[in-house]
Amino acid sequence: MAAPSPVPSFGCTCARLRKLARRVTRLYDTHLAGLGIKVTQYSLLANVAARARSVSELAAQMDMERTTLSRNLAPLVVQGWVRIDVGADPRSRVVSITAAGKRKLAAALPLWRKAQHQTESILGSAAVGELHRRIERALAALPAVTPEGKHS
Amino acid sequence: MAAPSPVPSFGCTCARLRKLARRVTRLYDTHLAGLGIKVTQYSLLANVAARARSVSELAAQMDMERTTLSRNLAPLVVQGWVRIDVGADPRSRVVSITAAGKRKLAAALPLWRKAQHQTESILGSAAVGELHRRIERALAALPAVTPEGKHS
DNA sequence: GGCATATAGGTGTAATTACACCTATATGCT
DNA sequence: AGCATATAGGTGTAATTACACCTATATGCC
Repeated sequence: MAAPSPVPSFGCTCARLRKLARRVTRLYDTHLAGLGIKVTQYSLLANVAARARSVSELAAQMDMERTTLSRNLAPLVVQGWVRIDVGADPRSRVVSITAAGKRKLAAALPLWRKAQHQTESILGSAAVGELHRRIERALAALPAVTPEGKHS
Repeated sequence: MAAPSPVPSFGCTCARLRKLARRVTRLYDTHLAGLGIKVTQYSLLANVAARARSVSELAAQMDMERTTLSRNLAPLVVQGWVRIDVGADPRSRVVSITAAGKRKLAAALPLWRKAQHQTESILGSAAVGELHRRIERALAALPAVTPEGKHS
């Protein structure tokens, strides 16, 4: 009778994913460090740049808790890269990129590209493509962020 | 001449990885919530349970900044699940699991298993296996956490 | 119009992550 | 022994993440 697996979390999908996310984030942040912007902020800025949106729409797009997004927007607003204005519905807030934000995004683009290219050169383009496909498939199947409350 | 890609970060490996990590973490945390433990803590506890180790060894094992691990250990120590003692070298600290930590880990195991099984049932075992392989390959190739300083 | 409810968003609290910089102790060279 | 340096670890600060709970406004029903 084989002993039960002693340390089950080593087979944990979540732990593996988080481990890789930590490592990859450090790689991207190293490239962007000179500009004083992190990859998380770059990502958010790029999403805002694509189209001005309400906080909730943006949160759904990024698959982030609305309150998390709220917190993450704060430093971008402080830096003057993003504006938050009252929307047509006065309860809503529209998030949009500023001129300074566009400049920052343009400046960061080549550095992001270097990070992305380095990733692809280390892992191989085919492996990165396959990883992306696996991630997309998982995102399509897994339950997204709950809009409000867990289920009741 | 095709216009340049308007929103490059949508092809960002880092952003995709983080997005999936957020979603998967929420799924695992939902299962573990009743026990007052998060998947990150479960993971760390399982790693400590496997073998008592110094802070630096544990950080390398988990591919985490040493200071991050230090912070992450704090709530486990407060809960009494983990102890930190001075090592043979008085500069070092040995992290070990307590009896209460072992009990907590045992109690959390079936909940973790449910989360893992749900993940596999949603994505398919084959897809999860393939995802794990991709992640392992990426971890093997990408530069690990810098032990101290960036390069100089 | 007036109230119940639903919707949009923020705050309090806490954990996770990491860089810059600090202390303390060991180790090596002379 | 004495000092330079390397190693082990923590603190300050700040961003990322999310749950519980709060306010404010719109919407629907009477």
